[in-house]
Amino acid sequence: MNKFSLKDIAIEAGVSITTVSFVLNGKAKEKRISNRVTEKIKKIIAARNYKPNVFGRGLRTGKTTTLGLIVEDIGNFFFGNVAKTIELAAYRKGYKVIFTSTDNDDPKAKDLLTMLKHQQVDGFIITPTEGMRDAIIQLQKEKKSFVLFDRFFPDLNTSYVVLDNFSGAYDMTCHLVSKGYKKIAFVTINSNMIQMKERLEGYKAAIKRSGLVFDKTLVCSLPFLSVNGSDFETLKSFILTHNDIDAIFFATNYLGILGIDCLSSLGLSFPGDLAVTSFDDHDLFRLYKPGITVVAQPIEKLANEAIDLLLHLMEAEYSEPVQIRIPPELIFRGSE
Amino acid sequence: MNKFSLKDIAIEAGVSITTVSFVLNGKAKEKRISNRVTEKIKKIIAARNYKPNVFGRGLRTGKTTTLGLIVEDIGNFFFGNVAKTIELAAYRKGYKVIFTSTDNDDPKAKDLLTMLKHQQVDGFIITPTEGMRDAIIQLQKEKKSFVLFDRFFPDLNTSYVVLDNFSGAYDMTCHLVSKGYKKIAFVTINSNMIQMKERLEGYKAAIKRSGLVFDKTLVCSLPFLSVNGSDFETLKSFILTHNDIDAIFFATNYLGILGIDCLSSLGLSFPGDLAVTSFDDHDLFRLYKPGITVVAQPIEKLANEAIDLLLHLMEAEYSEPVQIRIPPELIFRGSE
DNA sequence: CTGAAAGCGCTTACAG
DNA sequence: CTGAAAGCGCTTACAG
Repeated sequence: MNKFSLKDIAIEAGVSITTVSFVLNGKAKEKRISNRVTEKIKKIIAARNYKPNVFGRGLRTGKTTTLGLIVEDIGNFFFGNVAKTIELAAYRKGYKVIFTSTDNDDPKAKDLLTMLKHQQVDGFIITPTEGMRDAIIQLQKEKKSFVLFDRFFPDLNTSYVVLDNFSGAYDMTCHLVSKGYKKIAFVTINSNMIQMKERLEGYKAAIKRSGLVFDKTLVCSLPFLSVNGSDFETLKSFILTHNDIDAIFFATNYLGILGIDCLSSLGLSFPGDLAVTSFDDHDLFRLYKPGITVVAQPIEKLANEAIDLLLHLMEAEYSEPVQIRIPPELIFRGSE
Repeated sequence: MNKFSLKDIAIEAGVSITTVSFVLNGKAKEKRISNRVTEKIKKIIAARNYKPNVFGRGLRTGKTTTLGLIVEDIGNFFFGNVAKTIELAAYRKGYKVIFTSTDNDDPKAKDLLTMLKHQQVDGFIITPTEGMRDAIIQLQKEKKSFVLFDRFFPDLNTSYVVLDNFSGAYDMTCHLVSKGYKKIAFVTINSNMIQMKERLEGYKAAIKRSGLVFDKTLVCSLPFLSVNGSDFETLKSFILTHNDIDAIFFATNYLGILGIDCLSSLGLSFPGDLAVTSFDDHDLFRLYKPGITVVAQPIEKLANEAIDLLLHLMEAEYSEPVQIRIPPELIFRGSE
C-alpha cells in the first residue's frame, strides 16, 4: 500500500534518508537543511502522498498516535456519545482511538488494558471496573498517561474526570422532598464503585438533611446487567412490596428505562401514583409522557475534559494528577 | 513496558532467537524443534508473560491483528450496538478494533479510510458515505479485505452485509394499508445511498401494489442530521400542510424520534389522529405509550455476519465478494 | 549543510 | 535439530 518509503523519497530527491527524515519531522531548521533542499523534499512528499510507515516509526520511537478507550458499554447511550465526542476530538488532533467495552467484567477489563498496553497506545481513557485497582496502580508505576473516567479510586491519587455524582443525587432528592414526597425509593446497582456509592450517599444525605428518616429498605440494589433478565422481576416485586413509596429515583439511565417498563407493566402512572426521576438523560426520558425529570450528565463537556486532560498529560514532562468534577444539570419534566 | 524481547527469552533459554520465534509462532513441529527445547521456551515465555512487540512483527509481516470500523455515528443506538457486537466478536478472536464515525461527512469519511489504511489494519468494516465510491474501488484494487455494512454501491461487486431494506419498507407499508390507512406519508432523509433508496422503493411498491396512487408530495425528505435543528420545523410544517395524512412511516430511528417529538408538540395523538411507524427499534419506541410499530433490524445478527464474513475474507486466499441480506423483523405495537 | 550507520524487535530463507 | 544473518522502515547520535 505504502509503496513509498523514506528511501524512495530520498532517491528521488537525490539526498540521504537522514535528510528526508529531518524534513519530515520538522527538524529541517534545527538541522540546518538548506531551504532549497527542504522545499524540494516537501514537494516530493506531497506529490507522492508519502506517509511514514507506522511500524518503522513505532519500533524506533515507541509512539503510535493511538489512544485506548475503555468504557463500560459502547452500546449504552451515555458511553456511546462519550465515545463519539472523544473520537472526534482525537481525530482532530491526529489520533486514532482503539475502543473497548468492559461490560463490567473484571477479567475482560484487565485483559483489555493489557492488550492496549501491548498495542503501545500513547494514552488511555479508562472507565475502570472495581477489580482494576491493581492494574491502575501498575499503570501509574509504569508512568503511562491515563485518565480515569466516570469513576475513580478514592484512595488512589490518579487523574480523573467525573460527574459530581453526590450533588446530582443530593439535589434531585432534595427536589423530590421539596415537592412533598416522603417515601422516596432509590434504585441502584449492586456496585462498590465510587460513582454509585456517591449517588447513594447524596441520596442519603439529602434524606437526612430534610428531616426524613433514612430507611434502607427503600434502597433497591440490582445486579449489574443481569443476563437472564431477572432485574425486571426483582424490581417489580420491590415495587409491589413497598406499596407506600411515593417516589422513585433511578440511579442510572438503564435502570430508569427498566423502571419505566416495570411501572408501566404494573399499570402505575406517574406522577399520579408516584413520582419518577432518574440519573442520566435519554430520548426516552425526554419524550415520554410525562417527561422524566433527570440528573443529566453534560456528556460533551465530560468527554472533552477527559480527552483534553489526557493530551495534556501526554505532552507534559511531568504533571501531578489532575482531578476534575463536572457539575450535573437537573432537568425538570412532568414526572415530578 | 515490554521489558522482554525475543532476545531476552533466547538468552534465558540458551537458544537462538530463531528458535524462540519458531516456538512462538507455533512452527516448532514444522521446524522440528525438539520437544525438550520447545517446552522449555514455552515455560519461559509464560513465566515472563512475554508478548511479541507489535511493531517488530508488524514491520516484518505487515499484519496487525487490528480491524478498522467505520460507522455513521457511534452515538446512535443502532450503530453503537453494532459496534459493541463487532468489538466483542473481534476481541474473542484476538483482534483490536479502531473505530471511527463519519457523521455522513464525505471528506472526513475518506480521510478516516486513509488513516486506517495507513495504520495497516488487517481488515475493514465500512458504512460508506455516498462520496466514498472511488475510495472503495481503490480499496478493492489494493486487494484489501473489507465488507460494506448497512449500505453498498449497487454497481460495485463488493462484499456487504445489509438489511433487506426494500422488504422491510414494503411489508410495513402493506401492513398500514391492511389496517385501512390510505394517505400514508413517508419521512426520509435526503440521501442517494442505496439503503434509503430501497426503503423508499419498498414504500412505493407497496403503495402501488395496494391499488393506491403514489403521491410524491407525501414523501418528506429531510437533510441528514442538520446541525441547526431545522428538521424539527421542516417536519412540523410538512405535517401541518398535509393535514389529510392518516399515517406516517419514518425511515430511520432518529427520524422516528424526531417525529414523536414533533407530533407530540403539535398535540397529535396516535393512532387516534394518525398511525405512526418507524424503521429501527429503540427503547423509546418500545416503551412509549402507545408503543411504536417498527421495522426492527436484527442488530446482533447483522454485526456478527459482518465480522464473520470479514474474518473469512481475511483468511481466504481468494474469495468472490459475498453479499448478505438479512430479513427485517416487524414488531407490531399500539401505534398501528 | 548533509550522510553513513546503528539499532528498535521481529520473521524467515538459507545453511549446516 | 538449530543458528547466523538479512531486512522490514524509521530516527538520531555522530562525523565531517
